[in-house]
Amino acid sequence: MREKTPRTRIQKKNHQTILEAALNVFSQHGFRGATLDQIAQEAALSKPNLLYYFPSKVAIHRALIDRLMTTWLDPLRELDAHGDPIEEILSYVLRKLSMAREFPRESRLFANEIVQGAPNVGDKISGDLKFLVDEKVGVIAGWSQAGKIASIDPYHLIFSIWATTQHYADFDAQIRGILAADDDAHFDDAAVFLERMFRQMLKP
Amino acid sequence: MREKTPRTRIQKKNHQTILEAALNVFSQHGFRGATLDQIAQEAALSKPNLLYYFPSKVAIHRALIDRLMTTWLDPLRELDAHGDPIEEILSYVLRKLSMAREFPRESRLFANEIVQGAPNVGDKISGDLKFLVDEKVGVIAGWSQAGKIASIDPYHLIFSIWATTQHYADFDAQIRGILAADDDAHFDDAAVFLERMFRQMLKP
DNA sequence: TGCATCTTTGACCATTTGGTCAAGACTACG
DNA sequence: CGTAGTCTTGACCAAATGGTCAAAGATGCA
Repeated sequence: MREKTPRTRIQKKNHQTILEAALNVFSQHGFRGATLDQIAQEAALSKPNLLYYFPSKVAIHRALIDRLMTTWLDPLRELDAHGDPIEEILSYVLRKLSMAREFPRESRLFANEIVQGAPNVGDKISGDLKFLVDEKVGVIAGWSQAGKIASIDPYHLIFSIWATTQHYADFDAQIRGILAADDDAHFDDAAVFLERMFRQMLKP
Repeated sequence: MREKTPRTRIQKKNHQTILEAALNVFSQHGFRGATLDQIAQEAALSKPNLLYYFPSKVAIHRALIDRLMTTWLDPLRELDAHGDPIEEILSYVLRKLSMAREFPRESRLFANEIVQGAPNVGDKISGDLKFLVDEKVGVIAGWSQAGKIASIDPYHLIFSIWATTQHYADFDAQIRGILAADDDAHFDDAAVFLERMFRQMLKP
C-alpha cells in the first residue's frame, strides 16, 4: 500500500529528486495532464526507475499532497488566540501571501486538486482542515464578540484571506498578463493593498 | 480551420448539446483530463458524431472558451464611470458573485485554464482583457484621485474582487467541506460579507 | 416518389500512457 | 575479492485515446 520510506542515501536523494520533478509537472498540468515520461525526463531518470521508488503515478501524487497538507496549514496554526487580534490576523494574511510568492507550485498543485472537485483530498478537507478551521473560527468569533474586531463572519473572513492571497499564485498567468509584469514586484504592492484592506474591515 | 457555424435545426441543436456536455466534462477534469468518449456519452452521441460537428477536441474546447470570454467580462464592462463610485464597485462585486453562483462550471473552466498557465488564452488575456481592465483601472483611479473613494491600487482592487468572488465557484469543494453545506445558502452570507468588506475599504 | 444532401455510426488505426519484467550494473561490506 | 543486496534500464504489454472512413440511414424538397 504505502511506498517504503527511503533508507539508503541513494533512495533519499532520488525520492527527493522525483518529488521535486513531479511537483513541477503536476502543478503545471494537473494530475491527469501529467505523464510519467514527463516526470521521468524532468528528474533525469528512466521511467521504470521512477516506478522502482514509487509504486504508481497516483502514489507520487499522493506523496506530494501529503507533504503539502502538513505544511500548508502552518500559517493558520500559528494564529494565536492570545495575541493582538488585528495584528494576528494581518500577519496571517502576510504569511499566506509570502507562501503564495515562495511556493506557487504547491499552491497550484492544491488549486488543481480542488477545482476538479478534490477527488483525492476530500476526506482531508472535511477532516483535519475543517477541524483546524473550526477551531480558529472560534477564536475569531471570540474576538468579534469581545468587540476587539468588527463583527464579521469568521468563515468568510478566512475564505477571503485564502482567496486573495492564493490568487497571486494560482492566477499568476492572468496577473502577469494584465500587469505586463515579468518579475515578482507586484507582490509588494499586493502586500500593501491586502494589509490595508483587512485592517480597514477588521476595525471595530 | 474554424468549425462551420450551425445552419440547420439539427446542427444548431447538436452544437448546443455538445457544448453543454463538454462544459460539464472540461470544467470538471480540465482539458487534458477530459476525453471525447466522456463528452460523447454525456451528450448521448457517438464519438464520430461529435467529430462531425467539431473537427477536434481542441476545437470544442476553443469554442467553449470563446463563448466564455465574450460574456465573462460583461459585469466589468457595465462598471459605469458616471455612476456613484462606491455603488458601482459594490454592484460589480455582487454581479460577479452572482455569476460564480449561477455559472460555476464556466468559472472552473476558466480557472483550469489559468492555473495551468493559460496555454490557450494567453493572448486574449494580454489583449482584450488587459485593454478592458486598463480602461476601468483608469476610471477607478480617477475616482480615487477625486477623493470619491479611498486611495487604493485599482489593479489590486480588481484582483481582490475576482479572487473573492470566483473563489466560491472554483474552490466550491473546499468550501462545502468546511461548511458541511450541501446547498447554496452560503452565497447569501458571502454577499453580506463581501459587500461589507469592500464598502469598508472604499470609504474615503 | 426520386434524388441530393445531411446525419449517424461500426470498425478501424496510430499513438500515448501507466505499468511490468528479467537481466545487467553498481555498492557495500565481510 | 566475492557475493548479497540495491539500483537501473531496454524491451515489452494492454488499455485508453484522438481521430478516420466508408457505408448506411434520415431528411427535405422538386
